[in-house]
Amino acid sequence: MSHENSSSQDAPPAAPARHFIHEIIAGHVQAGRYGGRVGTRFPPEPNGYLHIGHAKSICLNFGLAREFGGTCNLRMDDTNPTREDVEYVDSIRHDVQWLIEGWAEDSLTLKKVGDASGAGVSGKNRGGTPLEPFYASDYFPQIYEFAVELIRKGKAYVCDLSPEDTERYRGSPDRPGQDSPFRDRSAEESLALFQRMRAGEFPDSARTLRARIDMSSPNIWLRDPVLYRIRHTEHHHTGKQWCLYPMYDFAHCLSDYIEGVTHSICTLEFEVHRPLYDWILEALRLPRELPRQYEFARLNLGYTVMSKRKLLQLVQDRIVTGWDDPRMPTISGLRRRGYPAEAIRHFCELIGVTKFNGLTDASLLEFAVRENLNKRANRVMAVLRPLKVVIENYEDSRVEMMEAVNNPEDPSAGTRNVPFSKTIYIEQDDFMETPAKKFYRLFPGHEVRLRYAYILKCVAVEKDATGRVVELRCTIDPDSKAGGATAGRKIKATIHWVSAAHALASEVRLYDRLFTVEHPDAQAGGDFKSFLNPKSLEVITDCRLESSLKEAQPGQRFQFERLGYFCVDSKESAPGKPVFNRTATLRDAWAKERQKTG
RNA sequence: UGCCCGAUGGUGUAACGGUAGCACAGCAGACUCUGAAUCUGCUUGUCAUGGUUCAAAUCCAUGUCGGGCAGCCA
Repeated sequence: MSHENSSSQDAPPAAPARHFIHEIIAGHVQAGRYGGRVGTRFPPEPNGYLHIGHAKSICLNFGLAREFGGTCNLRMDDTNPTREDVEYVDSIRHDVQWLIEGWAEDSLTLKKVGDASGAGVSGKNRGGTPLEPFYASDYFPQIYEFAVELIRKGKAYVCDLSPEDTERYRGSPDRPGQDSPFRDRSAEESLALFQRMRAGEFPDSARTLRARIDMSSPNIWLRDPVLYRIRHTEHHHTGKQWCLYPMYDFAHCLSDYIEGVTHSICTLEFEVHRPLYDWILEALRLPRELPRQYEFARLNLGYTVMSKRKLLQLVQDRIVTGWDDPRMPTISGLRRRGYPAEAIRHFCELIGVTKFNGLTDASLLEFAVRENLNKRANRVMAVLRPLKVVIENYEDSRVEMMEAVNNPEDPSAGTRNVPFSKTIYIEQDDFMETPAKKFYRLFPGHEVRLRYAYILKCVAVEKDATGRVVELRCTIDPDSKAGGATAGRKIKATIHWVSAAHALASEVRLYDRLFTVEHPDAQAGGDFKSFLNPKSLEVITDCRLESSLKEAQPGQRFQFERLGYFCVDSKESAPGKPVFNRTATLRDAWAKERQKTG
């Protein structure tokens, strides 16, 4: 964001994390495996938006490529046309680009539009040629030829079993499967049938191509897994060219090989697929050194859900406003919420990479964003829930400009002038008619400091018919502003304020965690949606903001002093009428104190 | 009752046979024109039982607990 300080640019570069995959790769590089080259890939299926769990994988794959001077291919893993869409490929491209911008762009490898060879163009060599992500579907012709090769070698056969029978013959984890009656089909016959499958002669699911491995293997994925299935469905990238689509297991290892990937990093649930990954590549007797698969634990974050299925449900059921709702753990949601890419990357660094399936504390993400924004976000005064204050000993028409520091963490951010006048707004929370224990803000007869202005004393309280406090009558110590005779007086509390006449009325959205329980998908017998937090969004429409905020641009981030970090909503703000999203609250010792004392 | 993987404070992670450390969270204090930030201090841990070894979080065995695998999904 160009409006923010540059101080974040000189933050010390985080040392690359050491973890088991890092060690494996470092070992390979040292031993000269793959000619010392490192090639990774990030292979999302374009059937949903990317989330913070994908960010972990992106940071891992791009981080490794970056550190070892290698490449990381962005590849659409699009082998199932029935659930994929270009809307998703566009969002994925954008999110990946945004996340790695200024960090690992040089490692990002794309390809020339229309090129299906698997050859990439990495960031360093990017010219004017239009580029696009890799697509597994670009390799359908090659993958088809590999399948033919497997049939010729007697390692695959066409099977006529129905989906139901295929399942039946597969057996179960503790019971071996049975050979398909078509298992002994000759290579010639399988070849002919496979060609007819491709020609569209058979309806969906009528036949499959299967690997001939071992129906009694303890590993279910080795029980003659399906390699190809018939789907008379148009594909978002290849159109109507195919009615035959490869399965993940067949397409993935081959795509890796075609692209020259060396280290194929995926999540734990694919661990049992690794023998199949290796089997396919080895069965083909390929000339080049083979890629290998390594698995790590996916991210689980407290108070949210991470599966694309569940996130999609939240979108479809209108529980959130879309994939980019600021409450969503999606990259686009976090971005709209105000999370800088750098903060997300730092979070991914903090959580580490292991094979342990844990649940990461939501407070770690909050820590990452606070730490980042504390250094880069300009301070500003904003009153979310206004309480009118009239200063009795201040002239009616007088307006003073008070000099305020933009960012105490960054002197280069400079200062600004904030107008002060007789009638101001303060935060309702900063006043208590009868002060609670340890409350040292404003109450009748008591003094607080107005940030960058005078010491203020409450002399009277005005209420409406219902007894609600609607206005405070106060006086100031006229010598107490900066440089004044009594400026040095020690006052326990400093509160923020906004001049009523100059204030910008604005809408602010307060976001809280989406769920009320830390692990919504692990609740016994519970539908995760029954644990939604009804207070995950609070819209406040009559906030009074410092006038300088009138020019705030979409995406710009601020610290509202004493309240938290806020970001101008990029969708619903209008020129001169910014809408703010709360990214995170500030730590709040008083809130804790209040909770303790009840 | 099959196969694969895992287990270190509340949470996440380090220690690669030789002093269990870091971060977050929590607690207490200092400082403060943000009850923020910053600084200081503190609490809390090797799943269990055996074995190998001068020495085990680390190696071995058994058990316990947790996760994954039976899509023509990825």
